[in-house]
Amino acid sequence: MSSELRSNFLRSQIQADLKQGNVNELVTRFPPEPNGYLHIGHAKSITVNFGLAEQFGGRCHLRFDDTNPEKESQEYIDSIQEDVQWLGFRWSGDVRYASSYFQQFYEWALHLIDAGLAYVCDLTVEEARDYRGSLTEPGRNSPYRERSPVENRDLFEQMRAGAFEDGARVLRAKIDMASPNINLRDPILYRVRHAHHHQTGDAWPIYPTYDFAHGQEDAIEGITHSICTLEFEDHRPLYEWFLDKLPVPHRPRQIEFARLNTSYTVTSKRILKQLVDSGTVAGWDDPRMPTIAGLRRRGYPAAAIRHFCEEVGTSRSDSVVDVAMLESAVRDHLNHHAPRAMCVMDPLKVVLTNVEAEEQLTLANHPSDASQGTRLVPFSSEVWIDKEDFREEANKKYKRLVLGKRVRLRGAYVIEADSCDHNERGEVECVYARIIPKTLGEDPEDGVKPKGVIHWVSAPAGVKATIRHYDRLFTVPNPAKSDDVLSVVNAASLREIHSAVIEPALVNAASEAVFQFEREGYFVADRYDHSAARPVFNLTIGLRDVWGQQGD
RNA sequence: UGGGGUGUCGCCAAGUGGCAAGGCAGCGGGUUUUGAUCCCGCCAUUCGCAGGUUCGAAUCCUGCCACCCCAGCCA
Repeated sequence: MSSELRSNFLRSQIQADLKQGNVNELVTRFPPEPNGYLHIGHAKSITVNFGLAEQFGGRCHLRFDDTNPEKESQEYIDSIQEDVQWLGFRWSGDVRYASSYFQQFYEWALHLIDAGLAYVCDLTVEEARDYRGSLTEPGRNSPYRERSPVENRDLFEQMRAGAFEDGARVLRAKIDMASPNINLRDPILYRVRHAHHHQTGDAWPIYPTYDFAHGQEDAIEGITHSICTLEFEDHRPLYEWFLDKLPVPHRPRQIEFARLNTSYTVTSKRILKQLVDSGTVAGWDDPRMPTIAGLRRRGYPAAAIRHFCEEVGTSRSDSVVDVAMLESAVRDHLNHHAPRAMCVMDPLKVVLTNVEAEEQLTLANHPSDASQGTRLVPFSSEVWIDKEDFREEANKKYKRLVLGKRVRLRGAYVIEADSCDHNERGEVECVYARIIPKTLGEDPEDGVKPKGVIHWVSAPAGVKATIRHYDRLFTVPNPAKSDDVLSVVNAASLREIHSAVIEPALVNAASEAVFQFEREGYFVADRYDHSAARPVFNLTIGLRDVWGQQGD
């Protein structure tokens, strides 16, 4: 394990287990149920499980916990595998399925029955709820609790054979209806469900519950540390009860950690679905969505997401991480890796009255990383600059182009504005300026330095592009707490402009390539919509902007 | 108020009896052909509260308080 990694209770525990010889090799697993798309919270779990295995030279399995077929589908299985791989992790061996172990689970259920530790119960859902008691009152024994092992075996075999209707009977563990831990009040092991399963087809009319499956899955796979979230803590005694009572080949151990919560973000499947169904967002991979697919389409690099998950740490205390921390990780990564380019969002023409021939300038792709190379940027007598970068007059704090003043065109010449035209509404329509000779890579010879630097694009060579500006999806830090989530959706979370102009080299941007548009932010060539014929870039994240916060 | 957890800076989070790491955010200043980056500095005499043990306590003990999870044939 590299020493720069922050210590946490998981690493300490694993280190101790390895040192004391409790385990020889760390084996973890990421066990999603394929019933939806993965989101940022899953990214944390993935980073924890795969990351730990990597750091300790162990292995991590990808296992689909597919014990409830009605909610699951192949579509989700595919997307989950794609997301895990995109995040940069590789699972050990083949993808695993809980459903591969159904026969073993069935035999183990018979084992419990024969040992008098499980029984078939005919109580209805409502009756069972009543018999379960409450948080403060003990439950009562089911009238079917004392059926003989022989009768239970017969009934359970009939359940398996498909003799009963959905919900007619269940198999329950015989533990303790008075346990203060409700999970131990004769939990259900199997339910009758005549449902088609995406992996096992129609082979099974009964399906095991999470509790009866998970620990045994871990045991079969030789998982040493079964890491899950805090809400399963109360299930641990049950997890261990099964391992105690069954002839399992291995003894895994469950350890819980606090799930990741991020401010201004919602990860509830119900709400995410609501956003999609209401048309609030364009789909599960809308760049505003906290899904892995959404973050990806937004241009958030996998490495930045992983780094963020590592940075926030892993503990057992409930917390809400400021989403600014995720954004910071994204900016940090992109600052180092994204090539620079220029894009004018709101074009204003500048005529350079003393420029005649067009020339090709060679600009560095990155200000401090020469290995990223250079590119050709055409410079002409007419260039576009952003409307925000010109004022007829301004105070000293304004570091852009002003009539009678100078500014540097990024990577090109210093220019001085002489005059401008207005349209019928009085708006500036065109600026006339001159380049100061010999200022390519040099300060003006007369010693009058420009106030600032602005980005630009050659008017004849620039290409129109669609730019999608994204902002936070919600206006409040904890949207899930709102009665009506849709009412706290940020109406301005997407602003699409079609009149932006990009430098020509950008037309050939590869799908999903992220650039820093200088002085604007990081933008990604849309995974699906971008093409040379119709360039489309999504705002990944803006640059930090002290000026923008202060105003002028 | 049954059981299980958690409380260290605005937000995360190390720390496991010997002078309270780090990151994010924020605030100053410097560099800069991105108002970015980068660099420098500031930012918890105090660890939910109250007692106690100890030469010494965020760390040990006792008692409180607050918040989270559990009563699916979901996971």
